[in-house]
Amino acid sequence: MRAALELLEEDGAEALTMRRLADRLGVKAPSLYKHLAGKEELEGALMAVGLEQVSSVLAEAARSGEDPLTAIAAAYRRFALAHPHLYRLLTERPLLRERLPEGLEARAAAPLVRAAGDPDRARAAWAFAHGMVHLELSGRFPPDADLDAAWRSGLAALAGAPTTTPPARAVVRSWRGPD
Amino acid sequence: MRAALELLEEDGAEALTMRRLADRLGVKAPSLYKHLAGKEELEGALMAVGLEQVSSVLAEAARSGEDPLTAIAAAYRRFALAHPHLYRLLTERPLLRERLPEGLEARAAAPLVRAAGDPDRARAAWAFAHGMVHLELSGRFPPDADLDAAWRSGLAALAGAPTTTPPARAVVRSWRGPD
DNA sequence: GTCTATAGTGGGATAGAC
DNA sequence: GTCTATCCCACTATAGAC
Repeated sequence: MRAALELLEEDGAEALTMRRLADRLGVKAPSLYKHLAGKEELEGALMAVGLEQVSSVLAEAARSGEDPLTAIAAAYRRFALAHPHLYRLLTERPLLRERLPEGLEARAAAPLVRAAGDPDRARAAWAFAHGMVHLELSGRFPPDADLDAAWRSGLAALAGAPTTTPPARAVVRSWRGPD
Repeated sequence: MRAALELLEEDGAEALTMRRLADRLGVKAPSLYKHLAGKEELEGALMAVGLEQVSSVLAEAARSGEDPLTAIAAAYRRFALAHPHLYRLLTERPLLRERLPEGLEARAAAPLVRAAGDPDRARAAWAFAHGMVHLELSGRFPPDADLDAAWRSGLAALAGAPTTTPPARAVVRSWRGPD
């Protein structure tokens, strides 16, 4: 797992091949299948590792004392830019929920749900943050775009809108497979 | 190009291979290289086709009479869900701007820039919309999430926030490589 | 000159026999 | 753990038909 994570983070998704992983481990590729059912199992395990990292990063941001939504957004962006390939793995394909530790998805989402006040707004905020980092990572913004200003604009809008909802406590309790 | 687009839209990105494209054209794969420099050129051409479609869909939505931001958002989502593989091709990798017709990127972005009122808010709105459709396409929202409600929540926030900016006309004129 | 083909390189995931 | 093999991929070299 450590070797796989290094391969992914250092050289990107195309570099994460069974052959190269085997090379790094001083073993032939087919031998990996004695330990892993296949590449998908490997990727599922990496998703769990990555989501665990996101979870702890966001939880810490929420505890930071600043405005929670702003702090969470900054931490989210920082994580994505620091681990672009892992972030893509985590967001460009279906979550392999069967392979995820019980409750991890909910734990990762909890800080944002609490900060946003209701699940719909939490999803909107998540979508905004994901859209910003994903388009940035994908090189889709024009090179001269002021992304900090776009973040401020979106966060101001999301923070300013009125809440429509039940108290945060109830929302968190009913949260299921978090986003 | 028509065959390639069919392959992509019907069977997804993994199905778009030089071999299968050649098969569909009744030709051997190496022959394709007499017409195309390589797969990347093919993908670049498909991106141009897709962006042209997005552009016309958004322009029509902006002319629809409804609230422009809402109409554009609905059209954007409709396009992405109707053409998921093309949408991914268009957003998960850098825009191949060298291969794009002059001005296409700006034309595609114009309706949203006009509706949002300033480029930062336009980018925030684009990020929100992209995040929503991309997470939906990627199967990252929990199965029971109310995505319509999340869209409403995000759009209400973005529409309600105050503008910080110069008149829309000037903004459009200074728009460069649109998003 | 413009189309096609065959043959081959090097890289992938993975199955099976040892 | 290995080796061998199957089948996929992008791409190249080369040559022949029209």
